[in-house]
Amino acid sequence: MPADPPSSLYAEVRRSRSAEFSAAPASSPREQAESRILEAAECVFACHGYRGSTLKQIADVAELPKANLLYYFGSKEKLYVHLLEQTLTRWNASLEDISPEDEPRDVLEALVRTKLKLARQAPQASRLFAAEVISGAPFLREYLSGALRDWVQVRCDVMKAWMVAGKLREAEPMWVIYLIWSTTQHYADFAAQIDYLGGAPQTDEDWERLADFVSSTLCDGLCPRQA
Amino acid sequence: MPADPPSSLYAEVRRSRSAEFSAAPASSPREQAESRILEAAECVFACHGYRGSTLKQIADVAELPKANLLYYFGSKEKLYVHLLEQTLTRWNASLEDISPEDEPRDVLEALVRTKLKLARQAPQASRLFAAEVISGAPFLREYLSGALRDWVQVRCDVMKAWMVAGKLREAEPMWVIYLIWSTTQHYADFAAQIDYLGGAPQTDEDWERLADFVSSTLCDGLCPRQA
DNA sequence: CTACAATCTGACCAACTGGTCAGCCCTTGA
DNA sequence: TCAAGGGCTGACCAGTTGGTCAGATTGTAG
Repeated sequence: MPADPPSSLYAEVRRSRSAEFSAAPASSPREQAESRILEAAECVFACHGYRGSTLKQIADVAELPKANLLYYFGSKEKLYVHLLEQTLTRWNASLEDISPEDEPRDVLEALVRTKLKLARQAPQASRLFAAEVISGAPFLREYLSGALRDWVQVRCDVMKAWMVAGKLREAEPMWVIYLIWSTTQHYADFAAQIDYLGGAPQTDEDWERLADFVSSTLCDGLCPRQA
Repeated sequence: MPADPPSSLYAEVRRSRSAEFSAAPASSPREQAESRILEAAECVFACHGYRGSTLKQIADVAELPKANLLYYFGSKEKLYVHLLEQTLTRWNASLEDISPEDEPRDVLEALVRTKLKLARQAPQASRLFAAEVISGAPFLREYLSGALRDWVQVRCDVMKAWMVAGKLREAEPMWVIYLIWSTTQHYADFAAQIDYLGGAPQTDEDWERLADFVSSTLCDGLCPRQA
């Protein structure tokens, strides 16, 4: 009975047009069309996953004929993969380095704030990623067991050093990472639920307070009191 | 290029057949067929969401002709809604009560353990729910803004009392709930990612240690030290 | 203006979608 | 033994799917 998801979800396309990420001037018709298509596709894929999305629907959101998408991207799969790669590239760009000399609290807090900023700025990308993982990550196998695994390994090693030094609660380091990822991504992936239940951060101030809450709660939970 | 998600995902149907939840004797042909269909449908819907799933695929997993599903459930939508309602009913059954007199640490820990048990026993149900929410919760509007909202309100009131009594960190109570939900559901919803990256709990002992870690970390972070 | 390539798209296609239905099975109770 | 009704399904249908393609339109360099 419910029609499509609230069309307001798709409205995010329009809201975000020429905002946030799309800092490119995009002059040539190719660039214009491509970014227009990518925005629409991110919207639809994030909402319905790869298999649940149709080119027709993406075309409608982009306000372009379906054949145009295929002219620029060749196939549904290529469009989807392009979008995934674009997302991973952007995420990578916002990741800080880490070293055993750093203070755990500082690093954890920075990580939480970065992830929350992404959840706010690019919720579609987060949902796209989530939908892909829920469906078994058929297009992300390589990335997950390659680049991301390496990134994670470095963090785990540092965290193990912290644990030895008594600066971090003893535990499987991956679980610490999952604690941070899950608590922050939640605000992008489950935005619909949060909208219905309440507690959705709206203003800059809200997001600031949320970041304070999450980071200090996790830090206090993870870093032994310095008493 | 990647085919369907790892068929091992669908294999969960077989693994879980006559396990966990399906405690029913299920004698009549109707009951047998229905539970068989529901198991297969949960599997497929959890993986691809409502729109990404097809009756043909569900029928194949259930090893029944497609027309049979329609004979028992009438339509794709009715089957999906039936599944959602079944999930919510089961979740409701495992929720404990709460009162301002309880110790926050005990209640939080119990909540974490319950949610983690669900994430382990019924990961498909969790993913089904997650996919539905990601897509904008078109079939869950009523539940989210009705029954679940009430459930949540009660917890929020108790938590506010705890905060006044200095037993719980001052914050938007909803954020506390989201902290618990997100950290626990993560192990069901993002199981594919966890399988590739490592840190997946396997044995009973692993799950016990994970529950200890999550609950004590959150408790230490949320409940002011009693010094 | 011309020529050549890039851009664009309506019309089309085979495969698949959810759903219907006539009619076949098989049990069960009298 | 037999009728009746639930259980079951192959064949079919209209609408949609991702994708192709011939050709129209546009931009642009000479």
